[in-house]
Amino acid sequence: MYDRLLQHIAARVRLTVRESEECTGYFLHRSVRKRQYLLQEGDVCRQIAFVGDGCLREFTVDHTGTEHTLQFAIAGWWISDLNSFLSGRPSAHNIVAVHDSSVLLLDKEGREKLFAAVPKMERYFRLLLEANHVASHKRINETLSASAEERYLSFLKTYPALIEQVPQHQIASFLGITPQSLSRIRRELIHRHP
Amino acid sequence: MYDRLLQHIAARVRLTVRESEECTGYFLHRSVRKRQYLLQEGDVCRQIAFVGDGCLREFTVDHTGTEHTLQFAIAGWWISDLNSFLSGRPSAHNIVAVHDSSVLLLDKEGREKLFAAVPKMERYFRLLLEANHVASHKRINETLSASAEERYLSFLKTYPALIEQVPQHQIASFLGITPQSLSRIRRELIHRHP
DNA sequence: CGCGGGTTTGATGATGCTCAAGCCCGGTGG
DNA sequence: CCACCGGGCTTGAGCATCATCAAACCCGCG
Repeated sequence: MYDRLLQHIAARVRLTVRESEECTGYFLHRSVRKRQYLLQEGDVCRQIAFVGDGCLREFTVDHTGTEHTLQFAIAGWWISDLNSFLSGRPSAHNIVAVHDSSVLLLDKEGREKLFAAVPKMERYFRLLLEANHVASHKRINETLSASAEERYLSFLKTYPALIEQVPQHQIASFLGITPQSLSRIRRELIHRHP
Repeated sequence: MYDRLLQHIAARVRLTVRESEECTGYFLHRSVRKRQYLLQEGDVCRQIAFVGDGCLREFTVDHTGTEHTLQFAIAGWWISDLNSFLSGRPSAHNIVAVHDSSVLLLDKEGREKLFAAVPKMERYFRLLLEANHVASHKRINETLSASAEERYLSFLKTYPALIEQVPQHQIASFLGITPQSLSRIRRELIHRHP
């Protein structure tokens, strides 16, 4: 269970065996069944989650009741509402399991202790956040410059693992279009391509 | 010149006087005249920039020649194309001075040396990136869920300092709309409000 | 079976874009 | 001092894209 996390860390910083063992103690394992919430709007996000297995989704609900997907997270990804986690204020986001999943949770106190005990983990998180920043900028740039069809094609290329794991209407809500529009885009693509 | 940087750092991590002095050595001061480029599409982004004074803008140009603004940076902000900086590959972004500006530049090697010499700076950058992640998610959520008018109002609230510093068509390119649409939105707002 | 969620399809409409022209204003040169 | 120029902002008319509303379809599951 912790293997995937240690592997993920090892790909970014070099820990000794002792440090690796130290690390895992700060994490709490938890299983999340399909449709179960890890975070509900209105609650404070107390932990950040490393996905060991399965698939989670972070989304908001607007005043009309429509969902908007901020992020998917499959095995080897992190997910949380960092805004609420850092500020301690109630979250406006939801995090829910798309499939049965298992996650490793790290709370604020645990993370600070972890940084103190294994300073290299500070670097690990910095590297994570840098990669995240790059991905966010890419996504923002695409929403500014690309059509819905182009964004869908880019999604297919960037997250091939997701297309089979999440229902189409959730992909639509990630792309910022309605399920109907995505359906039509796909029809059009199939019609034009073999 | 370095005061603002040290102030910015001090607000996030506690450095000794010795550490503060150590820090500044890794930065290179540079003035950038209005319309001058700090980074041009096709070049590799060799440094990240802390804005001491003035205002810079990061944007891409799509295949039709239209500009899309990813970010503005005024005094006390950082700006760079992190993707190119980290990967060493040519950038697809441009960074240009909106007004005469002065920046402090930090290159990759300097940053690594800085982390080695002053480990707390690793934490400083992690904290920066966390705040950045929160802001990016907020922006993504808004493009998914809010109308052009709502995004404009949110922009006014979030970046009041910018509205007087940057021309309107650049704000439009940040919001993901045409200058014409922004003009109409403003007219509508003025018409409805005193 | 029949129910229910997800996807598809069609008809219609709103939002924001394109193209085109006019306006405002500050800067420049005669 | 003023005429002219150019960039940015505004306005208008027509259009494209995507949303909305509504209904049909598909398929797994109780």
